[in-house]
Amino acid sequence: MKNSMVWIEGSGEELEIASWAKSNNDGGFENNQGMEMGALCTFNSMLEADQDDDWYITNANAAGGGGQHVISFLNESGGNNNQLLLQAVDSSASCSSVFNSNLDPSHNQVSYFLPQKSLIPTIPSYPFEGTFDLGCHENGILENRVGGFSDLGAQSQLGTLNLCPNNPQFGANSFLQLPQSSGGNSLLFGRPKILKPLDNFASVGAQPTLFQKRAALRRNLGSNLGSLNLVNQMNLKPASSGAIDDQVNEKKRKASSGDDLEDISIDGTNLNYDSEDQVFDNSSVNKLEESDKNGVNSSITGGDQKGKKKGPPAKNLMAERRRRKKLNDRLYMLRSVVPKISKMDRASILGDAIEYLKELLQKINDLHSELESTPSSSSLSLTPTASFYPLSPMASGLPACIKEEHSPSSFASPLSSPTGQPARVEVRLREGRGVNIHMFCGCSPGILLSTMRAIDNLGLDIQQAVISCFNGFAMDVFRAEQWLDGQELHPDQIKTMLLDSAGCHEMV
Amino acid sequence: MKNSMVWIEGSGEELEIASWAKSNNDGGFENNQGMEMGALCTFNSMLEADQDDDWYITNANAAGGGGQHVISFLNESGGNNNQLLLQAVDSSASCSSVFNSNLDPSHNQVSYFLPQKSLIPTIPSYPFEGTFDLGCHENGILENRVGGFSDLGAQSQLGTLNLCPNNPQFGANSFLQLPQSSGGNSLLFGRPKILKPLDNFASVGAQPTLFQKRAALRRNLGSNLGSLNLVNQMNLKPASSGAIDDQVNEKKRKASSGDDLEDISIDGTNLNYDSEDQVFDNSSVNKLEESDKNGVNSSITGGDQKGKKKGPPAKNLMAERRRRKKLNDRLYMLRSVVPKISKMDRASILGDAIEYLKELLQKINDLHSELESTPSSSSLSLTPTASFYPLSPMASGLPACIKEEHSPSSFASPLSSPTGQPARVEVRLREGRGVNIHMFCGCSPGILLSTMRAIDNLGLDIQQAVISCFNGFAMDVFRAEQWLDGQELHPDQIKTMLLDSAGCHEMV
DNA sequence: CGCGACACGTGAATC
DNA sequence: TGATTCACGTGTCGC
Repeated sequence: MKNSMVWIEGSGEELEIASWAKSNNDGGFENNQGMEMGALCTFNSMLEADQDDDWYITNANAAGGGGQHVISFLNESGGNNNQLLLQAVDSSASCSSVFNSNLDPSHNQVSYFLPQKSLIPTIPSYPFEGTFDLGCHENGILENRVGGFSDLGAQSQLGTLNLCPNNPQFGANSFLQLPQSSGGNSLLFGRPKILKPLDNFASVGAQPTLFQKRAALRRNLGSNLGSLNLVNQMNLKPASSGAIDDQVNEKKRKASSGDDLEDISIDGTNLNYDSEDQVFDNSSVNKLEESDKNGVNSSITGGDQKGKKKGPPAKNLMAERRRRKKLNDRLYMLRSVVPKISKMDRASILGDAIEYLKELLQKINDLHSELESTPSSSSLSLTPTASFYPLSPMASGLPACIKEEHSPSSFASPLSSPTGQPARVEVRLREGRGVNIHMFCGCSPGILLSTMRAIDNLGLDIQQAVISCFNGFAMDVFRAEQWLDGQELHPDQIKTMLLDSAGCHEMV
Repeated sequence: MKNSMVWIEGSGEELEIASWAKSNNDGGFENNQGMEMGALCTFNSMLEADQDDDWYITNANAAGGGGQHVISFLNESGGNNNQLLLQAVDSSASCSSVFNSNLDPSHNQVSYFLPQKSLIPTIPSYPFEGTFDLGCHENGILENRVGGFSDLGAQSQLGTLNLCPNNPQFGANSFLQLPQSSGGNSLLFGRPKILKPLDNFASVGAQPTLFQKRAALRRNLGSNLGSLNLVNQMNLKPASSGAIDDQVNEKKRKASSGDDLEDISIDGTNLNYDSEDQVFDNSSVNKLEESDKNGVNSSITGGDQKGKKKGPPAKNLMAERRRRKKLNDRLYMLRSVVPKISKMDRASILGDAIEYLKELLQKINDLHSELESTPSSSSLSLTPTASFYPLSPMASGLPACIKEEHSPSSFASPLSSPTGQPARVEVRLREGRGVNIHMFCGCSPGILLSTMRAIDNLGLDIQQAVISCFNGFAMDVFRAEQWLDGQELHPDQIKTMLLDSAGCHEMV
C-alpha cells in the first residue's frame, strides 16, 4: 500500500474505507483483494451509481467479497466493446489511471491513483499502511482533511506506482493517464510541478489527497524519508508517529466546527466515512483517537463525543463525504481519460477535458468531411459541415495545445503529439524489480509493437499499464517487473532502449 | 435573451453579472447582443481565465459592447483550430449552450445555458431579466444560494434552443453537439427528465444554480408558467415578483454562517463575488438588499457587518467563491459540450462526459478506418460510423445511450475482468485492411506482449488503440491495418489467434 | 424523515 | 506574505 491508498468502499455497500489499507505491509494478496473489491464496487457503483444515470445499473452482488464475480460480470457484459477503457480513478484510492469502463466509482469506491504532484520526489513509494479498517487509523493520522485530491505532492507519483503494485489487478485503470504522465509525470515524479492536486493519494480511506499531502509533506519534509521509502509506514506513520501527527492534529480543525461529529470518525478518522453504511466507526474511531491524540482533537471529539448537536449531522456528514469522494473519483477518471492534463487542478482537469473533447469533435468533423469529400477532390474549400476543419489545425497536430504552449513539451498529450514529436521516456525503478515507465511520443506505425518488443527484450514484464495510441503514442507502465534474472536494469538502459525503439519503430 | 441567459463577466474584468439579462423582452436584437457579449466575455475568460492554464489567453476587447467583434475575433483566431467550440456554460449565467471555444468562464463569466431538467417543461424560455448590474438584483431575488447548478429544471432545454438562434455564429459549436441532440436531447425539450439540475438557470449573478432551482421551482411551481413562456420574464420575474422570491429568501441561509462577509455581496448578492477584482459590491449589494429583503438576510449581513473574525477570512471567502464558481462554470461547460447528459448531477455530468469522450474516440477510430477503407467498399455492413462493432452499441448510434440501462454488458470495463476470465475477442474488419479488435480477458503476465506478438504475427499494425492492463487485460484496437500483404485475414483467424495468445500468454 | 445534492464558509496547505 | 486550491463540515433543499 505504500503510496497508493486504496480506498475501498464496501463492496455491497459500504466497504468504503480502504480495504487496501489492511494489508499494507504484506503486500500482495490482501491488497489485491482489496483492490478487486474496490473495483468490483466500482463496477457496481458504476453500474448502479447514478441510479438511472447511465452507468450500467446492476447492483447485485457487490456486497461482500465477491468482487471477482462482479468483475466477471462486467466482462461478460463486456463484450463491451464500447469502452475504450478509462482509467477509473478513485479519489480515495491513489491509483490513478485505472481504466474502468465504468464511470462510477462513487458508490463503490474504486481504486485509482492519481499521480501527485510529487512534492517529495524523493520518496519513491508510499505505501499506505492503514488497513481498511485500520484505514481509519490512518486517516486519523493524516487527519481530517482527508479529502480528495489535494496537492499533497509528495506521494504523487509514488502513489501511482505503489498502488499498482498493490493491486496489480486493478491496474488496468491507469490507462489513459499516460498523457498526464507524459507531461511529466504521472508515473513518477517526473513532472515536478504539473500534477498538483489530483494526485493519487487522494484518499486513503477517506481523503487520501489531503491526507497524502499532509502526510507526505509533513512526514517527508519533517522527518522521514528514510523510514518511509519502501514500506507503508508513511501512512501508518502518522498514526504511529505522534509527532508529525501532532502537527497535523493541531490543525485538525475540528475545533472550528467544534462539534459535529457525532460519529466517530469524525475528524481524524475520516476513513470510514466513505464506508457508508457500514461504518466501522468504531475501529476507525479507535484508531483515530490514536491519531487524534494530538491536542486539538480532544477538543473536538472529546472522545467520540457525539453529544453535540443533533443526531442527524453525522449521517449527512458521511453522505457528504461519500459524495465528495465520488465526485473526485469521477474527476480523476476524467483526468485519466484525458491525455493532456496540464495542471492537476480541478478546474484545469475539467478544462482540459473540455478542450480535449472539443478536439475530438473537431477531429470527427474533419474526418467526416474528409470522408464525404474524400473520394474525389473533396477537400476543397467547401467545408461541408461546418467549417470544421479549416480550423482544425488542432485536430491533428496540436489539438489542445493551445494552452499548453508554454508547457509545450511537458505534457504533450498523446493526442497532441504530432507524430513527429520526439519520444520522451521516463523510467523509474521501484524497489525490487519494479519499474515504472512513462513514455510518450509521436505515434507512428509499429511503435506499439516495437515498444513492446523493447520492453520484452529488456526482460520486463508489464503488469499494469495503460497504453494509448492515437495521435501520439503514450504508455504508462505502472508496474513492470524484471523477470530477466540477470542484472538489474538501469533506468537509463530502459530509457535508451525505448527511445531507440521509438526512433525506429517503423522499421519494425 | 429569453432562455438563454448570458452572463457576461465584465469584459475587461468584472462584468460579471449578466449582461444578457438586460434586454430580455424585446427579444432578438438586444438579446443577441447580450449573448454575444456573453460569448465574448467567455472567450476572454477562456482565453485568459486559467491564467496559464490552457485556454487561450487573450483578454483584449471583451469589455463593453463589442460582442460581435469579439466573436469575429474568435472566428479569426479561430482560424483557431483548436477549438471545437464548446458551449460555455457559466455557472452564474444561465445560458447553457453557447459554444465557446474557451473553456474558462471563471474569470470572465460567460454564458452558457444548460438544459435544465425541465421541471417545468412547459415553460419554454426563461429570459433573464437582470441586467448586468441589475444582475445583482436578480440574484438577490433568487437568493443567496446562488450557487452552481441546481436542479432548477424548467428552463432546461429551452435555454439551449433559444441561444442558438441568437448566436448563429457560434453555432459552429453545435456541431458536435449533435450527438447530444441525438441522444435525446439537448436541443429541445425532447428529453423531459434527463436534465435535472444543471440547467441553465444557473445563476444569474452569483449562484445561478440554486437560484435557478429555487427560482424556477418556486416560481414555476407556484405561479408562473403563463407569463414566462416566451419571454424573459421568468428571470425577471423573480426579481419583479416579490412573492416568490420571498419564499426563497426565507431560506436564504445567510443566517447560518452569519458573518462572513465583510464584503458586500455577502450573501444575498453573491453575484459580485465572482467578479473578483472589481467588486461591484455596491451595486450588487444594493440589489441584494432588495432581494434580501426577506427576513433572514438581515440577520446575516445586518448591513455588511464585517466585524467578525479576522480580516483574512473575507478575502479568502471571496476567493473561494470565485473558485467554486469557476469550477461550476467549467462543469457546466463540460456539460454543455456533452450531448447526452442524462442527469444533471455533478457526478453524472462528469460520468457522461467520460463516456462521451470514449465514444468520440471510438467514433474517431471508426471514421478513421472508414476513411481509409473508404474509397473502396466502404459502405459495407460496417456501418460506417458507428457501430463498428457489434458491441459498441453506443459508439455509433447511441453512443451514450448506454448508459443506460440496458446495457449491462455493454460497458464492461476492462478492469473488471478478473484474471481468470476467459478471453473475449471481437474482431471486425473494416473495409480495406482496417481491422477493429476488441479484446478483453483476465490479466496475466505476459499477456500484453503475447498479444502484441500475435497481432504482429497476424501482420496487423496497430494504429489506434487503447490498451489497459491491470486486473484484466483490455485492448481496444480502433484501427489496425494489415500490412502483411498476403491474403486478407479472416476475423476468425484473428480472433482465434488472439485467444490463443491470451490462453498461453504465459508461455511467451 | 431520511437521503441525496449543493453551496457555503472555513481552516489548512501550497505556490 | 498573499493568492489559490483543497477538503471538510454544515445547512439547506428537494425528493
